[in-house]
Amino acid sequence: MFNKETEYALRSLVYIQQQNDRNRRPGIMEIAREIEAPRPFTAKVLQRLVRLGFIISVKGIGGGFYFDPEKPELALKELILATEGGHIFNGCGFGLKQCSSDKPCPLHEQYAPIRDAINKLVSEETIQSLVRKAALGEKNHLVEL
Amino acid sequence: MFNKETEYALRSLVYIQQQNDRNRRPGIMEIAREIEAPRPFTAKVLQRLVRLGFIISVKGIGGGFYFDPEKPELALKELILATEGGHIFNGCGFGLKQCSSDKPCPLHEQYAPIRDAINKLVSEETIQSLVRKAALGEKNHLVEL
DNA sequence: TTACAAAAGGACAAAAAGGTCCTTTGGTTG
DNA sequence: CAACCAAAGGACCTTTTTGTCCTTTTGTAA
Repeated sequence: MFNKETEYALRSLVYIQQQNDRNRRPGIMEIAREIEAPRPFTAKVLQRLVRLGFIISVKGIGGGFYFDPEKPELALKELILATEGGHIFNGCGFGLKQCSSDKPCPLHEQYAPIRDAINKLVSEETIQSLVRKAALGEKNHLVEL
Repeated sequence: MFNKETEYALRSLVYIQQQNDRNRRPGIMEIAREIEAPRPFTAKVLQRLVRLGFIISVKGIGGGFYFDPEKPELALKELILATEGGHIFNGCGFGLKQCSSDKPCPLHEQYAPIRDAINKLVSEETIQSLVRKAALGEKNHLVEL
């Protein structure tokens, strides 16, 4: 569904938030290992997330990545828009010619509720809400990222 | 949502069926022009669709592509499975680690109905049903592929 | 039955995605 | 303030996707 960059970004951010909650600021090595992604590529992805202002990085001994606790929670939609644009949220999703409510493609009516559901999901869920859900599930040995 | 091959395949097949309904068998040049796709690449995509048995090709003068009228309608899901595999239909769609009802990822519950809706849509809709919808819409100058 | 139109096929090319490596920069801490 | 650790950054490589071009094959119809 998403490209690798978005996928690694999602997993990295969830892991960072989880560690922040334990008063830790994980570094690239640790993050890449835990989310099972290639280290150098993870570094590049994290770099972009810092430039986008989603997380803060600290260099030097004991450095690492963390969320600004002052900021509001990060909706999945914000992240996805930044890493792969809005193509998932607009258009008919079937690659047919430009499709809108004026000029619907043959699948427009049936696809609209699906697109709306995706939009609702990624707008309501945040990195932090995922962390809370994962924490709940962990107690029952059920949920894993 | 889909890769270019799937997209061109979808559009080509709809166009071919539309022309078949008018007792015509369009060739590569015509198809590529009408669906606004690069000719050589369209040729390659059509070649694959023939090998997959979705359509029949005729060489020589007056040649072109057509659906076997004896065959049942072609569900979008069959096409998509052939051109890009089942990754859209399985998995949690969020690129998180292996996710199933045993070991759900934090988004599993919310995403499941979306995945099911997509599955239902592409299982029920066929190339031919899209053609019928497009024909209906055309009368009202509304639908365009 | 042969000429030719049109698809098939294979080799190649460009662009984008995904990934690696090495050097530079800049905080942190002793 | 000096040393060092870890992130930043840039150059480069690989693979996949997308796209092109040219030759071969084959079916059709005059």
